[in-house]
Amino acid sequence: MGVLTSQSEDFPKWYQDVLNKAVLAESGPVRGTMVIRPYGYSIWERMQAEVDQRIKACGAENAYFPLFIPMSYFEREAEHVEGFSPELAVVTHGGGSKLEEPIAVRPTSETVIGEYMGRWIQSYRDLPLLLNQWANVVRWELRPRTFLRTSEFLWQEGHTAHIDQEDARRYAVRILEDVYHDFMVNVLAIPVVVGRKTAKERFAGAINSMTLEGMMGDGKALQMGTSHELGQNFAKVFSIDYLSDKGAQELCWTTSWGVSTRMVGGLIMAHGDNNGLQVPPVLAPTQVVVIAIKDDPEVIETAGRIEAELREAGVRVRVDTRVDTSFGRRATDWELKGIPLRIEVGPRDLAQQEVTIAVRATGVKSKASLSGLSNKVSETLSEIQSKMLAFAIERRDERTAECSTLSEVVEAAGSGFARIEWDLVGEKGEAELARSAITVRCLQRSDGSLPYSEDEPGLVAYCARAY
RNA sequence: CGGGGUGUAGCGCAGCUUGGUUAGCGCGCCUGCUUUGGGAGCAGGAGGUCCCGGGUUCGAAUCCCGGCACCCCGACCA
Repeated sequence: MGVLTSQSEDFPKWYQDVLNKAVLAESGPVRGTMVIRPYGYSIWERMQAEVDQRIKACGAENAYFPLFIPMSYFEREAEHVEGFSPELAVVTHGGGSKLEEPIAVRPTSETVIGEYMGRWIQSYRDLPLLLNQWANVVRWELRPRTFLRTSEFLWQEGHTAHIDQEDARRYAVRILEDVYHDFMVNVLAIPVVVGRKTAKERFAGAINSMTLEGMMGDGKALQMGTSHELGQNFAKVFSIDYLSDKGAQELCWTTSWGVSTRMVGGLIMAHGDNNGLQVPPVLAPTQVVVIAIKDDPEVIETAGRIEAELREAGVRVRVDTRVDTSFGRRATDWELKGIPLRIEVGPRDLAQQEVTIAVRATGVKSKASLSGLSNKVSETLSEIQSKMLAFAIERRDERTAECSTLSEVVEAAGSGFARIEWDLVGEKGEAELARSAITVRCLQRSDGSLPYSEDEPGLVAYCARAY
């Protein structure tokens, strides 16, 4: 009997078990909300730090806009309001009386940020305007699932305004590639499929939505991030315009892009196994845990010394000296939490001037000499990172089928992704696949690059069941 | 919103059909002792508006009426 429900028995139940046993999060008191517990939040904080750093490297600056948005803002952009009004939370009362105009709790901030961009941009010299905010948003989801689809979630949303379509497009792609794709592959070790959304799947109010799709342990897809070209749709209704160097009044071209706490759910489902979560070393809030096996002064003292030495070497490490708890319990707990590397220190090890090293990803234990331990640890951590990515790539490729008919797609989507020529699907095929709960996750050119339009000939559609 | 289900200790559940002493069980929690190299054992202990409101009855977790909440399956979504 395992600690968790096994993945093959019931994947959703396994996911719930991991959330509980690894002490990541639980449901909040209001339907669809979640409480993120300290360990879960520390993983999110690491994601934030890595993403934030990349966003800043692309030149965007952080700012903060209000949670409350006048309802009237939403009504300005027809497609946007149509897309979002069903899931808006609306405040009708404040300070004990009914409000003149209802206030929406932001589901996303294109409107309010558009309003202020319009005020701030006057000249072509003010462009591009590159903003980002870290915030919570609320969407009244009909079927919530912890981290994957919650009524309130945390995210970053970038909003930019550009001088022309080309500059806007280039920036939206740059965020997609240099921030999201780089982060997901090199930090999360999740080999996402990057492509363009079909018209049906496009963000409400965008002219182009691009996406990064991760494959989960059960072969289903998870949209892990998006970057949108908004064209001039929001510029028109929020008067985001500027005076060009030729003295003409011109409309800006805007973009928006985001990743959310959903990535925590993606991390769990992409790397987790029947022993629990697995956090890639580059991301892990705790990369190494040093377990003092026995209540012995020399053991405790050595564990502390190893901790200090590793911390000095830049390793995120913590020591476990809870010697009144059995070893098995502690080992299992750290495995559930997915700590990549465990160092066990006991009297038997010390007699040999060595320690035991256990790798979470493989379950393999080996001995390592006390001297030169920090080098050994750093090397092992980077090996684990590579192995996790290699394993995820292998699974993605194994479970991606080349198809030439819709019925083959339906078959293949039962266990993974299906690739098929987009010309063989089209809007009609997309609707037909939807009846089998399969969606076109994204479109790519045959060489894997991003299409300018879904009408380009020779595109490949990635189809899958999705969360 | 349509269909199904569940509300009893922190969590998971039994008890309800056929009303009746002090409402049980497992896990977790607390104390003590023995343990500790893969979820320890024994002993003792704490913890309950039985979802809410009304009704029937000498007596309701249990029967009746009304309400609420949550979960699962579909349409929506980062």
